Amino acid sequence: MGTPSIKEVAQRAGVSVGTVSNFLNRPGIVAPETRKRVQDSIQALGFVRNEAARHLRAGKSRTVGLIVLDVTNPFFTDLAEGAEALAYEHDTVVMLCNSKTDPVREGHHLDQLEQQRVMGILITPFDSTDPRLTALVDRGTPVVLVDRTADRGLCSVSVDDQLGGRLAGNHLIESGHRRIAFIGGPFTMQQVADRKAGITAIVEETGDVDLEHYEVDVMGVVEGRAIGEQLAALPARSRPTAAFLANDLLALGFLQGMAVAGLRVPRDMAIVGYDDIDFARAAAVPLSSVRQPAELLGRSAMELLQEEVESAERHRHRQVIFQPDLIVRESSDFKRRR
Amino acid sequence: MGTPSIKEVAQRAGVSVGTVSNFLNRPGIVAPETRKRVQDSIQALGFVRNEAARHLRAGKSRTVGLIVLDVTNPFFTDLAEGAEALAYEHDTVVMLCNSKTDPVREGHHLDQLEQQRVMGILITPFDSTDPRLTALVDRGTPVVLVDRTADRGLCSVSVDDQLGGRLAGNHLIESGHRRIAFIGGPFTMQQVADRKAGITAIVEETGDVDLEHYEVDVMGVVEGRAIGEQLAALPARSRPTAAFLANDLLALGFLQGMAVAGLRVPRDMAIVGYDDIDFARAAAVPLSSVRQPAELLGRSAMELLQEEVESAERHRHRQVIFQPDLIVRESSDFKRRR
DNA sequence: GACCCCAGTTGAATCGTCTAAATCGCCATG
DNA sequence: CATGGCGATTTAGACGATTCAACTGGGGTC
Repeated sequence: MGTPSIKEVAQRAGVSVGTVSNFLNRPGIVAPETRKRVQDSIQALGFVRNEAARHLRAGKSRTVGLIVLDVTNPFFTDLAEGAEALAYEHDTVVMLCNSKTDPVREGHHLDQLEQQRVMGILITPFDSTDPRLTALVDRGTPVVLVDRTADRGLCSVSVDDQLGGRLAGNHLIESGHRRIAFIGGPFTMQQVADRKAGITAIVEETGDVDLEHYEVDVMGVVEGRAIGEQLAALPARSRPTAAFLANDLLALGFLQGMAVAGLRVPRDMAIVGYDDIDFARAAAVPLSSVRQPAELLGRSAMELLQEEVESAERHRHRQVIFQPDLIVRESSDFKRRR
Repeated sequence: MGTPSIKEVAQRAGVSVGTVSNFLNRPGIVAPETRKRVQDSIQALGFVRNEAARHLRAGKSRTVGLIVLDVTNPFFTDLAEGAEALAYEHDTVVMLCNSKTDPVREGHHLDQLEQQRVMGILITPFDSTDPRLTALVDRGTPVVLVDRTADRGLCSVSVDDQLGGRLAGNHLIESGHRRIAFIGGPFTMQQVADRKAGITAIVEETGDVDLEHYEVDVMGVVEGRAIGEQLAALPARSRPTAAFLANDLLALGFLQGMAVAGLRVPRDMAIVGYDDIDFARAAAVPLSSVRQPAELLGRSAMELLQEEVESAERHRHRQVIFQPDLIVRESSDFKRRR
């Protein structure tokens, strides 16, 4: 009936189960002629290995969980791509989970993954100080934080968000802007706070520049557009001439808000986003953006995890930090005379 | 060392493993006092059920694979949402896999899922006639096609794409348009062909309406923008006054192309897209679009799967087809005088 | 007092695969 | 001919949870 097991394969081939197992795992030690018989038997029966049994026996799984905040955000899928690529080389499987920035969903996924005894978990957590995470590690499931910097207790890979904010700010200031809006949120999210800190720092170093903050609950297109319309409604005199937005979805919405209000980008309003998603390049006015090495991030996270799994006991947690790049496109490419 | 097993829980609680198992699966038959002892033991040891062992013993898994063509497309994540919601109610887990429209990746995922002996697979296949799919079913893994109509051999849930094309066409014709462009591609994809057939049918029924076809290789923002600029460059006299695009990404790009060329939407060009993704509503000019009940689609697919798993032998494959809705927004909301 | 009933509990068998140790032939060597 | 060695194969447990038949002990019934 159901899928045949190794036992039935053995029977049909006239060998013992041990030999079939050897064929599967160490084909070298099986005699060529036997090898052929087993191979034929597998073919004929349509045998497929039972991963659950292997896993139970081996005591460790060959799948890795990856929990991201938003699968529809291309940044995260690029990240997943990088993680999967490395996983593929090591013959492991990535299980992609979408927390949708919801701690409850996140918790549910963590539970499921732990029950499955996954090899490890890569996660962009809602709250990187969540005690669940360290508890998980204590019980034996390695965890690597992605796009978040951990303190000593965990491994992490992240991008220097302060530097990102600084790059964006520096570019806008050098282009002559003296009144700049920072838009993002919630400010409690580490990423957002860091980007804000970065631009704030360079603004203060420069002096003679105004920085205004606008906070949103969710960083989506809709919210960006709303803020855009709000700013566009101000008299030109009291309106920022440039905006730095904490992600590209927000920036795209903001750009649309400008278009609706009839403001020209970049002449009336320069815009810089964050993440450099594909949409950014294809926007009505191609969007300047701070690029994060998403794929590399995913790949590195997987590397750290594998390292942790292999070295087990004498593993030292590491925090890897990458540098972002500023990609200048039309949306901010306009020199303003002072 | 590792995670404690049911055995250690039993030992600490001074009961047998059978009792612990009963506690976990049929708490009702365990004496209240014993129940408490077991509960405490589980707490103290941080016991977590081993899904692999359960699975092996039970002979069937509690996870379902969902393979989609593109996780970054909100249509598919909405679909996944629907599937997950129902799965959650039945205490099963959805494993999301991204084939990225690549048959090789798709095959790899199918292999992995079969090895894991998943309860079943929901898939938007690259090619719905792929013999792998029926082979999978023959070997005992139920498969339900999503967003594709299967022939008798499989269950499927899909949306009536011809009707979708018809709705869009009808709306544009009723608004007074007599020269309409259909844009999409490749025309060999079943979905695209059906949408085209739908609008073609109503155009022919009406008479006195011109329908032009433009084929693209990939339905992305960039391609839409290119076609938009191409059409905008035509003299007004010989230019369609309305465009129906086979997906929203294409439509968004097309809209940008209009904006760049200085054409007004909907006055100079009415636009209707397909899928009604969130972006559509938030676009510079909110986009009319044919909405597919993505979440319902996912939910129904999961329902069919569960039905198939439960009724096993005497299961009859079913093909469920939903109706799309036309959502009219500003991009096509303009009555043209004849 | 013999009997049965019942709630609660136990212990062994089982799922499919892997591995370490044991066994089997067979050949070469002395 | 006995011994040893070697390659190929088999055997016999695990791994952790579940299930089910068997058991226990206390109470009620006749």
